Amino acid sequence: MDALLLHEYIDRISRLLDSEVRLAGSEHNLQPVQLHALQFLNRCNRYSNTLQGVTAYLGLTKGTVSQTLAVLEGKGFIKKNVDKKDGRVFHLNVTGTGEKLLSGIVPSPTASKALKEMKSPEVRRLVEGLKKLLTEMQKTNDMNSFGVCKTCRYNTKINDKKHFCELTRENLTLKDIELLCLEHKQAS
Amino acid sequence: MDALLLHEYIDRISRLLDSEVRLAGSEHNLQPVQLHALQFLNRCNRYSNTLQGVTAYLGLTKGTVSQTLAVLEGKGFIKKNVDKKDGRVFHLNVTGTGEKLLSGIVPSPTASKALKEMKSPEVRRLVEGLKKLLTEMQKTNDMNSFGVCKTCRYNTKINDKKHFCELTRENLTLKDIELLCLEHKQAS
DNA sequence: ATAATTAGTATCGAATCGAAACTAATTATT
DNA sequence: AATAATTAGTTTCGATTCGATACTAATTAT
Repeated sequence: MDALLLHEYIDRISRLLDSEVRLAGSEHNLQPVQLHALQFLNRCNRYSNTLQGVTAYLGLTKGTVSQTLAVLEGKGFIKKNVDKKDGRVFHLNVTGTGEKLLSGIVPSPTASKALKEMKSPEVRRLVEGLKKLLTEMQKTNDMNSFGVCKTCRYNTKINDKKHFCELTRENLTLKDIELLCLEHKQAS
Repeated sequence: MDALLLHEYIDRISRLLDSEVRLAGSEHNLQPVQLHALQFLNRCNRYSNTLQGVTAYLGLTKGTVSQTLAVLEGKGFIKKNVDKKDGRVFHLNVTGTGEKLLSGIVPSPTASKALKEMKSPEVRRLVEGLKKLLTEMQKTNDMNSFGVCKTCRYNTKINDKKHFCELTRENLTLKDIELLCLEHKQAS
């Protein structure tokens, strides 16, 4: 019973969010899926801002995503930069224009306004609940969790300002550990 | 900041739900949109189970929805019944086959399983929080709220078993007031 | 040196979607 | 009662997404 209601509410809310995205995108002739890709690229780290990363995040095929990204590049919202070590991979960086576009879309103005009408402990519990739900759902669904490095088992703290990723063997800044990662594995 | 996280979590969760729907639908060659329409038709009342109702719910154009419904009808998941009073309107009723299909999809098995891992007051607060958020979002967005009659300002209680809709001037049963309605206006 | 992988692109066909024109039933106006 | 205006829903068309498959090119394994 709770599950049914929950499912219904999530569906309805995401439909509202989507209609907002659809509206915002229509000004630039952008489809919702293209904006979702852009949104992800603006939130992910340097190990994940590639075609493969977007593909895993959106759950589409790479051929499809390749076209999506071509549109975003053609309109100047992202820029492709070839990887220095591996000539096959391109890093997709959001341009200034892209960031500007996103700033009006995410977080959703409608949702932000709605949250202001709610009490702050209520909001905090809601966000915590959603986080827990997402984490649990990902466990069963064996999909990439795309969490932030901060909560990843590969991440070790060196000191207050410096972290280290055991997987990539690279140092991470305080900014880095707030970004979404394709390789994220929840610390247990 | 809270709004950003919230937006991100909702997006991720609904993407997971969607991938589940996509998988379940692929067995019957059904697209996610078609399943969402079916899902709505199984939850809405007799004033809302029409093309217009589905159109408002999904936020698409009526031409598009007409095609969507044609597919569902062609596969035997819904049945069209002409309205007794108005020869232009068709009521769309979910068939037994349709209900059977839905039972495996909604509520989402993944979400249900995840909820079982959470404490029950935590779940209750999450559902309450989502409900509040949805209600608040609908206020600003002047879209149809599609709530259940139980919470509608047009609904008046006659006795423990009988309610009455001031808009349609018809009696409502206890079952009726749990269904989604196109005309729903939140009681203040 | 060759084979196997891997990142990403190109092409094609199926399907969604929106726009606009359309049919038919109902309601409003004269 | 006749006509006009609305309204519910369908049809058709073109643009676009998406998945499948085959492909190129760079990297890694044998």
